[in-house]
Amino acid sequence: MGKQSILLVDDEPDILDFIKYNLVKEGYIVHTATNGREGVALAKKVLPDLILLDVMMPEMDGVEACTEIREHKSLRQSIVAFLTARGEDYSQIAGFEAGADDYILKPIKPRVLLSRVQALLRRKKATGYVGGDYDGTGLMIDPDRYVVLHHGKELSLPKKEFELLSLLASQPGRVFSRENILASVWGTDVVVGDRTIDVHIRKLREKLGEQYFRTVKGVGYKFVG
Amino acid sequence: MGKQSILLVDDEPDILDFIKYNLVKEGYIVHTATNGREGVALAKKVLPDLILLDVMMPEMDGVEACTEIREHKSLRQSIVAFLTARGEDYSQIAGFEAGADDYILKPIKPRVLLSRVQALLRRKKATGYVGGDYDGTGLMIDPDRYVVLHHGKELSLPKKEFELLSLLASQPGRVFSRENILASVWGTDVVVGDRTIDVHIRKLREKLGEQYFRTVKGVGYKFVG
DNA sequence: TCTTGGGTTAACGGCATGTGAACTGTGGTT
DNA sequence: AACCACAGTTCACATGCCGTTAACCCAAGA
Repeated sequence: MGKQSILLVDDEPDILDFIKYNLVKEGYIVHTATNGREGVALAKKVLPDLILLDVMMPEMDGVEACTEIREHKSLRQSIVAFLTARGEDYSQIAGFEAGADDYILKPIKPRVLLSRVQALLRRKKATGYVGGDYDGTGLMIDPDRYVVLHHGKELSLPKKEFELLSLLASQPGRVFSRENILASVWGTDVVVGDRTIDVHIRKLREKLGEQYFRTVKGVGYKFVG
Repeated sequence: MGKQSILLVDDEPDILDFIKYNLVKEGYIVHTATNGREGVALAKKVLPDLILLDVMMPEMDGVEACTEIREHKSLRQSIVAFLTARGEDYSQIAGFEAGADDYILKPIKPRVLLSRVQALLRRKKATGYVGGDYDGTGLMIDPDRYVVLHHGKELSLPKKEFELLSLLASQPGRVFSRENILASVWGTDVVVGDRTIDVHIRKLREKLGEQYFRTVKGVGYKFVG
């Protein structure tokens, strides 16, 4: 699979930069927001693998944000962890009630942060993106080797195609909007033309077969298992 | 939280084994039964987090089983999902009013199964309670996949029809004025002719049946549940 | 009977998507 | 440096679905 994406939400620019620096250095794609509302909005766009939420924030705090995130169907696959200062015990409880998967204590130590993040994402990888497992579709996606097994034949796809396929196939049946796809595969900042996604979809259809990819007009694309 | 438990009820041993294998591999505790009666009995014992019920079974079918389960206070917390074959005769599933939370179409694809199971359990974990997408009419609307399950059959509707249906069905019984509908589905700025809504309603009536949509003359339309 | 509101059908046309080819940049090879 | 292969994007044009409209019908009430 491609890099995994993390959404980092904290109102203090210093902390934001510090954490982002450490995560980027490890090869994660990091999106940032400075308050809960912004964070939730961005999350809906990029569908990150992991969301790190500061608890204390202006506008909308972490717990509220988490609640909203958990109510959003498309974000059910995302893992949520709180960043919480030592001694804010109540926040842990409220946090878990809101549906968080973990919490990480401030002050942040890079080593600790990374190992926790890795652990959380490993857990997701096990069930989330792709199991390297035959699933009856004749398709096997091997994120480690960047290779797709199609009815026993090994296909190596270019990066973008592979990532697009991985995204769609991560939740068969679910429709991904063009916006979602752009944000996940291309990134929020990159701007590409309207037809780019289509062309990549077409290449995948050529290589794997029409039957896997369904167009939902006006909405997006979905992978059918 | 410890491992989550799943009760799997299906009369075909092959399918049972196949699904069990995939769930166990992901770390779930899986109990199995081969007919509805057995399933209900076992459910009362183990109080599983999630119950997967095949619809077609000897002795006691999935719908009956689901009804019994829903009547049992100790099983209120359990999520129930049907396993239903694509295109299964509608009369068999007419009893969908039994209170299921979700449905999963056969043939089962491991990855689809897992992501759905994961989503359902995550939702349970987050809220402790799952309010089904189910509204007691034989209709289930799935905005994630942009499909409607109508008595066991998957229907994919065009965008406008889907949104109109979603709106009306969101509050069964409530009358939506034409003005309401226009504002919600088309947007406040867009101006369309008088007959446009009617035409869409008609298409929905064609596809789903007259009985769901009632005209309230001079006022608007409502969805009847 | 006239009016008002909704139902029905077919046909039109726009727009989202499909498609083939050209263009650009990059990395590797000789 | 010249060349090549390939990924990624864009462009121009084709296509077909979907949304809308228009014209007409029917029913109910004034």
